[in-house]
Amino acid sequence: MEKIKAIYQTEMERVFKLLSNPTRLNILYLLEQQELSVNELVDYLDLPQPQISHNLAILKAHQLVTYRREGKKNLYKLDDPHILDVIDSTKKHAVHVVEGRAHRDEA
Amino acid sequence: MEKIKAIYQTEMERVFKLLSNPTRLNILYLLEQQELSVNELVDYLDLPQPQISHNLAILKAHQLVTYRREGKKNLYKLDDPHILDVIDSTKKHAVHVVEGRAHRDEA
DNA sequence: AATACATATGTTATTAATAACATATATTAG
DNA sequence: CTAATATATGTTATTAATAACATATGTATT
Repeated sequence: MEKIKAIYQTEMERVFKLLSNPTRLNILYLLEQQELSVNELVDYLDLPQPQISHNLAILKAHQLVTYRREGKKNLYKLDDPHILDVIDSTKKHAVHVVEGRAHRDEA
Repeated sequence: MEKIKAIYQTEMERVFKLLSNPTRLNILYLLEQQELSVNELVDYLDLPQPQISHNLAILKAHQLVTYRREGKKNLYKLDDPHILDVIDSTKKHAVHVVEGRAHRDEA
């Protein structure tokens, strides 16, 4: 019986912390579908631009997204393939729990 | 382009929040391997018993663990199969990032 | 029923995360 | 070189999470 190696655990915690924020989670979820500029994210998520930029900076600092400049725009995309799995597995779990709860809660 | 449905998003956030704590992450990681009593978790994780119990209560409240009583002991186990995937995918990501960084950081 | 063991709960101080806002920088177009 | 657009950074107030500790409950055994 072993607990998680400290070095991996720290990284896992970090990722989970990043994902436990609705703004960042939605950013990653949208970028999972396609590359987007800051303004496009602002439009889709209907949040103040500084909040989007701030969270993109956090995601970038932890190597979850990268960007390239195109004209005036910064186009962001995901930087790590594994994160897709994490988000998708969790979405499955969420669907499962929510559907299960819906049943349980009926009548 | 759609953001995550609010009902699922809330559940996802909740799970990520639960997992972003080292104590809870390690509890789940150990329970992934076998059913354990509170005291066994205390021994493995070398943390004060109330802290373990407190976090088990949080995990139980969110349907991530259940327990059965056996004699004097409460034996806890995982309550949700999807969580395994989430933890494992994230561990893979963590290994990837940590190994990658190790290379990058050399020389 | 009393004791001991196993676990749970409640309280508080400390620390960290968040959103909101103002402002700054950088690039492009005129 | 100036204005406009796109994005980034800094500051602060508010709120939430955490760990640490004391204490309570609950069951088993005698």
